[in-house]
Amino acid sequence: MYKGYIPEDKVFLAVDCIIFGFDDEDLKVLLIQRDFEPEKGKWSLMGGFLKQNETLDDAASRILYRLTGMHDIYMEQLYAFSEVDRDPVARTISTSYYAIINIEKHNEKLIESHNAKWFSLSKVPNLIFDHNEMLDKAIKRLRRRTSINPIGFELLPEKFTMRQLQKLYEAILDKELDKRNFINKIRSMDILIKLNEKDMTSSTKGSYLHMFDQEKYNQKNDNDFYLKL
Amino acid sequence: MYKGYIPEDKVFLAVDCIIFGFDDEDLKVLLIQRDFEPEKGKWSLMGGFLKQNETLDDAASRILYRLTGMHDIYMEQLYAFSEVDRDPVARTISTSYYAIINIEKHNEKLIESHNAKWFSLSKVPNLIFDHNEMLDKAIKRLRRRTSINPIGFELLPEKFTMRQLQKLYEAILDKELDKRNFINKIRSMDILIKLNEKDMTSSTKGSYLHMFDQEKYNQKNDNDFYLKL
DNA sequence: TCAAAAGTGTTTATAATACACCCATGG
DNA sequence: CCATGGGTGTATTATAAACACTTTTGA
Repeated sequence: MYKGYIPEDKVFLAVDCIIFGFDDEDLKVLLIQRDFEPEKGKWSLMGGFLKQNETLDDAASRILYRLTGMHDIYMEQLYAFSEVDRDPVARTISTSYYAIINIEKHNEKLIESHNAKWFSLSKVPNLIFDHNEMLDKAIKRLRRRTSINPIGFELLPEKFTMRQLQKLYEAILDKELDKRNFINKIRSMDILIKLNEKDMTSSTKGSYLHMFDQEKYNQKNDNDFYLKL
Repeated sequence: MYKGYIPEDKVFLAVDCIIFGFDDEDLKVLLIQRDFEPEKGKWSLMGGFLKQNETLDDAASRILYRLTGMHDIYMEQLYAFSEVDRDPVARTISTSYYAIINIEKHNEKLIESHNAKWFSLSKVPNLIFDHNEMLDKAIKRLRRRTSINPIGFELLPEKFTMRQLQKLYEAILDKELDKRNFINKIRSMDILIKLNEKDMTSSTKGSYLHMFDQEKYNQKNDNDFYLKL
């Protein structure tokens, strides 16, 4: 990591990624167990250093790809953390990004090779440095963002049931929602396609599958999606 | 500025400040005219480089103080801009902050000595680099923020009339508001003290002055202030 | 036949909007 | 006495919240 000589006035630039996924029950975050000092063995966000010819966005994409094998992940810059002693080894400013991915699509082997593991938000351990703070900020941002933009779909499989969608929102917002009110609100956004296909795994009756309608979504304004839930 | 030798792999860290003020009519932003190359003569946000032993917040405070002579200014980190060629001289990543100040309290002489000037938002010229983009982002953030937190008071004198407050919100949101509805909403927040004192400058009848009630504000949750205007 | 989840509408409460007249004073 | 901006309340509409029963089918 911080190999070789560290000049006195050097400030390192890092990017750390808060990666969210959803497994039909819980909102989860992908963490790696450090196999190097300092803080070896402790859990941490996936991160890396900025390269000379890339933007922060590029760096975040690269880091996300390295861990998940996925391209074109939804992500957003969160905040630049700059406490002078936040990293005990060297002055490092870390710009955090949060990303949300379909938990089924990531590359299991890559994750294993990085000693990474999914943690339910309620079971996140103490992380290195200020990474818990980063995670908290990401959760807050995700909550606000999903109230304004229907980005939650990024976390679901292509075809999903209303029940799954509701559980996702409940997990993000950490509160229970009324089934009927929820469906009415989602329907009023008018960006879902109801398929003639049922998911039979969750009940005997089966529940209709839906898809996100990207086209309809593109035709609307952001403001059309404000959902008070 | 970028004096001396610039090593190949050096990334400079800057902070740029979007400084908002309000003059009873328009929302304004404080810009400086560069007296150095590159882009000498062009308008720009006030900025500076991060020092070794300060946080980004520290740097923003320092820059704000240098230009306005004011301490304890309301400010918020906005976004880190990192396009590789955003600054033609050297690779520079700039973390932007926006600040809101009481336009009456700043130090005129300091501003003059920096070739700085207040611009109405509708009259902002082309700025250097990506500074227009920074400003746009700041305006959007300010709009959202003032809908959620009553930070707008930072822009007003200690004692202000309801009319001033309304004009401020109209300037921030760039739309006209109904006088009666506005006052009802503000009142429902219950964080103003109505004084037994009138401002006689604006009309023959005079209008009551109000103060922000910091104590009551502190006792409430952030959620209590969501105002759909 | 029953357990378990899916599906569906209406009523009530709250919040947002639209809207018009009188008041006080200095000139 | 009148022009100017200040101050006030109610009716209507839109949105959010609360709420319970029927349907389906595999075990």
